[in-house]
Amino acid sequence: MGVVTRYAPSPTGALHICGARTALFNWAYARHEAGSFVLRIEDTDRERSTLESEKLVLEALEWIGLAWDPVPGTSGIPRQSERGVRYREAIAELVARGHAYRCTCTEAEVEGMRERAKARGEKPRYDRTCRDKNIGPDSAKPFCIRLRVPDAGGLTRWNDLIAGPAGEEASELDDFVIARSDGSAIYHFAVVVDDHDMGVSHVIRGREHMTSTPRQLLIYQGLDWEPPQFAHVPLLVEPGGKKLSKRQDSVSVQSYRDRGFCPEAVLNYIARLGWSHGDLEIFSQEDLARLFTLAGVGQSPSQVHDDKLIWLSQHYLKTLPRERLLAHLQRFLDAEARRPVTVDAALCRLVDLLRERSKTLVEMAALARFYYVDELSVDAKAAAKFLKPELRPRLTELRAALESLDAWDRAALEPAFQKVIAAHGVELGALAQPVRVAITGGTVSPPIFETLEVLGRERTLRRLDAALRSVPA
RNA sequence: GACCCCAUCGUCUAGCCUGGCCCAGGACGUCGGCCUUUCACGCCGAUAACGCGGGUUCGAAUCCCGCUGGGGUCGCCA
Repeated sequence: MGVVTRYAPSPTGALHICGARTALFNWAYARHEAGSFVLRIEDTDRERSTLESEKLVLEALEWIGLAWDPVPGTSGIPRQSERGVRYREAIAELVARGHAYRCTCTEAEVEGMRERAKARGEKPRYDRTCRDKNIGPDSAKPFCIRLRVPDAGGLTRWNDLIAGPAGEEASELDDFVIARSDGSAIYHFAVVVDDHDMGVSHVIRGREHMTSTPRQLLIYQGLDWEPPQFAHVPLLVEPGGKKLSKRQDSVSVQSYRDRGFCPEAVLNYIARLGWSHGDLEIFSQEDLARLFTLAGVGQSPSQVHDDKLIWLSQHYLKTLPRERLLAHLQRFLDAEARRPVTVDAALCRLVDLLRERSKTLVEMAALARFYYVDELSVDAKAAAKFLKPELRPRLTELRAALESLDAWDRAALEPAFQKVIAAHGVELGALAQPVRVAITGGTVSPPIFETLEVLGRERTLRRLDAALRSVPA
């Protein structure tokens, strides 16, 4: 029996960075141990679970490159909503074994017990009223089912693969509900049955689940099942220090994608949140599969900041194979142009020039704008500063020189510029900058000769003419 | 409130288990410089942390205790 890890999202919204990171750790651990990584949809909350969310989550997982293995005997991804029968069966068994009992206390009554316990300065919990009443299945009053927490010999401690020795005394535990009055299973119970049935060997999840582990352990014990290994990953927190809110869309995988971060950068970023491997910073997916260990996961919560993500983004923009970069960039090109943009050889060249000048794909698409746009809109401030009347002669001379050039490459372009600046006794910048504004519409672009080359002679001349026309005489 | 957990530069972190190599290393950020036709890239340099107080020890970021601060969990939600 090899390693089996799982990621079990509840489809109630987009995949957030915390979920993505949990999924990544599960994925990486499984890959590292040559095991399998499976998915499960926890959609027992019918109110909040939607198919759209589910699609969103799976899409996000695919986008960051985490492929899951299909679960045998299912359509690939089991969903809790389809496993009700199995849960009931397991609940019945637990009752039959005497490890669970029926409870007819109403929610209001239980609420009262909790209030009273709290008033006494104790942990709010159920007072075990029905524990020994031996209520049968034919009870007239509606009943839920509670686990009978053993007084002694309860297995509530475990050696966490990340947190170390953990757990609490059984005496601290409540006789918690495992099945609602309608017979359906509570999340904690369903999870145990699912993990067992799916053969999950390692449960790697967020620290917020740590306190519920003893209860799950008790269920394993009651059912006489061997529990999996547990590994609880420290939380991801907001810059303030609070737990990251699930509702914060700014940290959804989708929003990172929309902001122009490539999946390689996002994956690398979340990998380094709570995990490290010596002094290394750059990790490809293959690196992670090869190097990931639970021992490399730290103990303290990590704040989510954009700084390093932006740096990683820049790094991947610089180093990604061209094909991949272009594939990521296409949608941003289309969005910026408001039409499908064809990436021809010149645009390819431009993209290469833009690689080390862009922090995100959004920025890259914007910087390339001058190339794929027909009607260039020139930035007013730039024009006011660089397209002044006194520059007319220089620009006019340059235009003429460019028009008569035999070739359109750097070797031909540079002498043409040199001639003009020599005639006027100015630095190259004094000519290059106005030209840049005229042909790109702004003050920022790749080096002037390359920019000219990319744009081509015809469009360059046309834009110079337009600029000349707009300069007051 | 009860139970549990965490604590190294502004941020991500190495080191902690197996005390000395750590007057604490890397990365991001920030600042300065070099390069330079704009913007960047690149290169060089600087900045900045062991929360506090007690122990133990020849010696503590590392072990122990306390404090402080922060967080998580306490549902017939997932």
